[in-house]
Amino acid sequence: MLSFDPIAEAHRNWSANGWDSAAAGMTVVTSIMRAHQILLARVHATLTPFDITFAQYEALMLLKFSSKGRLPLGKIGQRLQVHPASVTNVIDRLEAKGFVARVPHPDDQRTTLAVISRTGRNVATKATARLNAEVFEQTGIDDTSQQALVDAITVLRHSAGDFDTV
Amino acid sequence: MLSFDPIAEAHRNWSANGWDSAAAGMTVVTSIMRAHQILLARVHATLTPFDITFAQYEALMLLKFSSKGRLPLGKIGQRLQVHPASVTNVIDRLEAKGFVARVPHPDDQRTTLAVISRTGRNVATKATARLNAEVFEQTGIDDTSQQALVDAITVLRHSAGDFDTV
DNA sequence: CAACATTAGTTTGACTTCCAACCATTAGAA
DNA sequence: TTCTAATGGTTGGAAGTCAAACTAATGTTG
Repeated sequence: MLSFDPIAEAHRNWSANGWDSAAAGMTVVTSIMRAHQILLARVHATLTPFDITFAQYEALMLLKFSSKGRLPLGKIGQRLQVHPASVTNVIDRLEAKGFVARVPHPDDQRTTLAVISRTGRNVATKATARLNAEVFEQTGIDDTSQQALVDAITVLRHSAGDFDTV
Repeated sequence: MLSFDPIAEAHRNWSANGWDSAAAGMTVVTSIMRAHQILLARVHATLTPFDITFAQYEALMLLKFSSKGRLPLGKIGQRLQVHPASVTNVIDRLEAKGFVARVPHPDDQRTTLAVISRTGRNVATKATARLNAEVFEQTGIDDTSQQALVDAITVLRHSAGDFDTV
């Protein structure tokens, strides 16, 4: 454990070099990187017993919440905002575990559908209960700050062209 | 581009399932994941001409800001909060490019020091100028929200035991 | 002093992400 | 209608992360 805040020190270094106009942004970026690492570690620790990663969990939940329990791989990539190659990878692993199956699209021979299986739904449900209890309900951030954080990131995501609406 | 906010929809799904107490936390985690992805992509786009990644840039800057321009690999891992194996990996690549050299510790034969080279310092300086101008000064988030975001994450990092001080 | 424990770094392996190249299929245009 | 462009997925390669196992060196203790 460090006896000082490394990000605060980086901020001081930036100021000391006259990069004041960039110091705040640097701190934002560094903070996000570290927050990502911390939260991903917590999520993965919780998901370990279910033998899935967060990427796999997200794909599973997306399918579970879809009306038919099936989606084209491309659509999954759009929704999860990841590269097509990543989708291939994730679905490969879910398929190997029997949580998902690949099915050809009836109309378009180019398209492959991922279908969630019964065991897949089961795992998703159980994993969600655990994640809710062990991670999502205990972020260690108070409600007001959580809302502020989400709002700030929504602006960022919008500026990155993630979605269209206001 | 999606015509709706996928994270807002996930929040609605959580509420619709009666997971209201976890909905906010789920949104926080998902937002951080996506923000990480967006910012990392911007940073990497800016660093591409310098032939370094963000992980390599961070190690380089840590060495540059150190008093002697040299640090034990273990210390680098502590400061950057990454696994020892990751440090080995990053230093390997920086060494291959001539930006860093491995030097044995004079007193402790177990310890290896990473020393930043002249070209390493040069790249770090130039890359910082670009990052400041192209990423850090243009996060797309207003100053107040940036501060709120950093504050919220500081609480998270503190709760994760990142550092000791208040 | 010898035996055990701890520390530092590396190696291997699993997993994620992305990019670039490639194949198949569908859609559009000359 | 045939030729070309766009779309959907997969593959291979580079890079990052972590965990676990391993070697080497240092510290501690009986």
